[in-house]
Amino acid sequence: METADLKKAGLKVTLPRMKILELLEATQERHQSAEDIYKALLEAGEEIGLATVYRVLTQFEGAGLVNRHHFEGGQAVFELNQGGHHDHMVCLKCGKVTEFMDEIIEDRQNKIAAEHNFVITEHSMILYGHCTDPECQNH
Amino acid sequence: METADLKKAGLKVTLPRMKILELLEATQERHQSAEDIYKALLEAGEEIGLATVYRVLTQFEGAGLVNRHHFEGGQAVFELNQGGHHDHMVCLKCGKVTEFMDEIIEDRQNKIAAEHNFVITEHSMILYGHCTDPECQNH
DNA sequence: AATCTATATGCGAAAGAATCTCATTTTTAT
DNA sequence: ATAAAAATGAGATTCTTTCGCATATAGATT
Repeated sequence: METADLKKAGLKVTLPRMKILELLEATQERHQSAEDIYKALLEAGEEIGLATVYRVLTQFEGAGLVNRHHFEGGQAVFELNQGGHHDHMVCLKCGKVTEFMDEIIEDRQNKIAAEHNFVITEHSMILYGHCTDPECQNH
Repeated sequence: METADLKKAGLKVTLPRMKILELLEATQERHQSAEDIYKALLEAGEEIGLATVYRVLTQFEGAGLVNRHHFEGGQAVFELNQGGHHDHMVCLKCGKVTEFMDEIIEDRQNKIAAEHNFVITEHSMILYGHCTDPECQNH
């Protein structure tokens, strides 16, 4: 099942690629940095180099299997691409990431771009703040 | 005039700070990286260290004099804060940055945050693509 | 199944952005 | 004019990501 995804993407089926894809599918942390993934694999006994993790994730991104986001705070995070586009809300306290999608906003974005004769290839919209957790609310 | 801004912000009036503020006010490139600013000052004969440029910009950001944005591609860019909030459209070809602001989007953002009991402290919305310039349009 | 070629991997080195350290200089208050 | 506090410059340092190259592996070919 995974191996089919890789072949479809024109990527050789290698151990590192399979392990990384499996991890992304299995984990409940949808948004992980390359280093998170590297460490998780290490703990699982898979000795895959950090450079390989970066390379594979970049290839996956190119193949449309994952999306990369640059939230505040250094590392980029990666998430499995499971179809629908969405935007993000990031809690600056606990780091929790919530996904959402709003047709009205998407429409307006396209309208605004059109008004400026601008062709959108991608967009990034991130709301930063404090999430619903009590610990995070009292500023 | 500038020195007043600095004092108001609780910052000592120093040569580097004045020169950087002047540059930000004078330039037509509203969005510049720390290094851009450093080089522009060098060319103008001002020998201000890169570390100082970073430090000053960070202080200006804290004082609300400038805003920092992380567009794609490495360096953060800084722009003079002249009041109104706005979002950005970035041409991936020529680098041109267009500012815009849409009440409907802002409203929806607040509504969505409220629905999730999320308190927004800031947000970043960037549209990437190709601008109106002919050279940039034929992808 | 054995072999071959292209591609992928791992490791350390390197690059790029931003911050830190610390000795020296400059501001501002006195 | 002087002293105390804060800012600067230069280089070292950190952190994330990429690169280079020798070795290993996948998938095609026999």
